Amino acid sequence: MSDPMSKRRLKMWIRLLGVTRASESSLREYLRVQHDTTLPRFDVMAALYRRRDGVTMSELSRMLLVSNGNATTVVDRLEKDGLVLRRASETDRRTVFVALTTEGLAQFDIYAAAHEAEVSKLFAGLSDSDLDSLTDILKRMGEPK
Amino acid sequence: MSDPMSKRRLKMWIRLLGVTRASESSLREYLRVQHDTTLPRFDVMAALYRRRDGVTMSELSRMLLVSNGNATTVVDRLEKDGLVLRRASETDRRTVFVALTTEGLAQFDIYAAAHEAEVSKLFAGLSDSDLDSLTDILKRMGEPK
DNA sequence: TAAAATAATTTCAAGCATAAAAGTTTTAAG
DNA sequence: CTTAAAACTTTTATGCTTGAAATTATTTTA
Repeated sequence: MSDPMSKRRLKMWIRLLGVTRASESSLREYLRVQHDTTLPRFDVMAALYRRRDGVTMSELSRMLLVSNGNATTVVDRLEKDGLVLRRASETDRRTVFVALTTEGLAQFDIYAAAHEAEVSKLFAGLSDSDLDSLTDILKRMGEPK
Repeated sequence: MSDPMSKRRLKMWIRLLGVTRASESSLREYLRVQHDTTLPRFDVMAALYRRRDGVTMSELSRMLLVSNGNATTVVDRLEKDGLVLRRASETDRRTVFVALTTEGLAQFDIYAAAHEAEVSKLFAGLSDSDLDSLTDILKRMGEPK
């Protein structure tokens, strides 16, 4: 089971994890220092920004690949800060919709532009063809299973 | 600042994050169900496995890209379970070395083989040339800055 | 050498994250 | 109908993670 191929895949995974964690750290620091917010909060707001009319809690946690309980607590805090709003469904009393408030939307407009610029700076070293191959490979890594 | 290139880099980052998180989730679940351990514990043990003679707490947190405080608590728990051992430095009384115990070493031998196989299965879809390009690109992503 | 700056680690408070269990509500089966 | 199963969200218990403050030790410098 420990053929050369398996060793190569392991090395690649370790490298991938290293690059991702370092980039995440850097973005986390940027959001904290420049915008007084956190990555999880940003992620939730980004998801709600893409779906302006709101999503259910379950959809949200599926979109972000986090547990239901986790989504609950992050949304709790954002709600307390007036950035998102919960709204009960009228057809299914189990379901809760979450959406950005006007304030949350305005706030995220700012975050989004800043975040895009920061990411772009972080990966400035990647050429067009790098992005082509990388995207292609990542697509296939996500597909199977 | 929001040229097409910056948008492409952002999309790539989102995809990269998605793939990495999904893979991490899967490995976390595997370690929990099959080996009754966690990814942070595994990461610490892996670092100590590579440096059998021990590392300082600071080195450890730098290797894993986590905060000092975080390293402390994970090592605390591993020490309580008899898998790692702290040892004071004789030349610098501020410094603490950590290393795997005999039991920890034996334990990790098992984890390591299983983990490699699991990672290999997870990325079975990647060809040799995929690994070439990916490694090359990741190397350059890690270099700058 | 005394004071100040630097370094290594731990502690602390707060937030993030998970899995499992509990509480509602809806749907399906008999 | 009635009960069982499934679906949705929150709560709970525990562990992870961070940044900042505190503690102790070493090194620099004045």
